[in-house]
Amino acid sequence: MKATRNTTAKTTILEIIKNSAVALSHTEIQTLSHTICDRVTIYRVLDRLVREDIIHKIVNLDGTIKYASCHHAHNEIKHTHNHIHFSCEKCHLVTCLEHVEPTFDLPPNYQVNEVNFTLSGLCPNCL
Amino acid sequence: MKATRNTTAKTTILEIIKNSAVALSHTEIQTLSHTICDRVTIYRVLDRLVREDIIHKIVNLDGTIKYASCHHAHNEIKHTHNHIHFSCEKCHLVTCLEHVEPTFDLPPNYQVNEVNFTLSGLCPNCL
DNA sequence: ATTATTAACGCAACATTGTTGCATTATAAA
DNA sequence: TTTATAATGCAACAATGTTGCGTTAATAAT
Ligand SMILES: [Mn+2]
Ligand SMILES: [Mn+2]
Ligand SMILES: [Zn+2]
Ligand SMILES: [Zn+2]
Repeated sequence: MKATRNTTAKTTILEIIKNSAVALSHTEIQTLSHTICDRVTIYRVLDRLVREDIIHKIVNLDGTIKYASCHHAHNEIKHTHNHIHFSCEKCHLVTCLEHVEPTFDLPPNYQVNEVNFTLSGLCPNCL
Repeated sequence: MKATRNTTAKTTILEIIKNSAVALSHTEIQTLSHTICDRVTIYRVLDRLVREDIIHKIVNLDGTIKYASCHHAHNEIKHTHNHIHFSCEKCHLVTCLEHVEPTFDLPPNYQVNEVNFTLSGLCPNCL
């Protein structure tokens, strides 16, 4: 069994992510947290939160990784993040489009465990 | 007007990418090229090839970036790479599924310039 | 074939991002 | 309160990507 602990680092970082309307990178979280803990701790807390399915990871088109909180029901057995993420080229904000779930026909004999859909362009605010 | 030159670095790197059945990272290309040129040159050649729409960039789920050649008609006006990429968790090969193009309904007022669809799991060889 | 232009390169130095080991701290259970 | 160990801080390291600048070489002009 797991025995994950509620530390101040974890709660503060989670609060920052939850209060943000957009997905945040490790560095952005570090800036927003005003050195509440070490840089390494942020990495480890983020890993933990992802493993616990409290937040999810988004890979941007430039390879940078962002984190956003999970806004869906947590009682689902199979918990997937198959929605689209939009990365604005002007304001650089990454947003979860949670209701946009793409459909596609995969060839046989592929087992999908994880997905990442990212679009980039101009968001409504910058268009 | 552009005046891009055909250097040995560019042709060798392009050959490596074209001869590969799977997408390759910068480091993989460096290894395969047997130090034909500097590490920095590979970065610059890859940028150039992407800008010229000869290869395309794939962002993997772990944030690593891979490159694959463009296998479609080059006379299209608007040249997009909206196919799915599959990243195998066991053999770590990244493959272009060029005929799998997802469909989705975006909310209004989004202008899409670039897309990246990546799945990870087990490929037919590893299943 | 020779010369001129400048894209492309090599090298060094640097920045950013993420990882690992280990001693110390603090959370939660006993 | 005591105890077990998850979590942290720190330092050191590795990987990846970027920038500046003097030099080289591809291409066009002569
Ligand atoms: Mn979720
Ligand atoms: Mn293409
Ligand atoms: Zn925007
Ligand atoms: Zn495989």
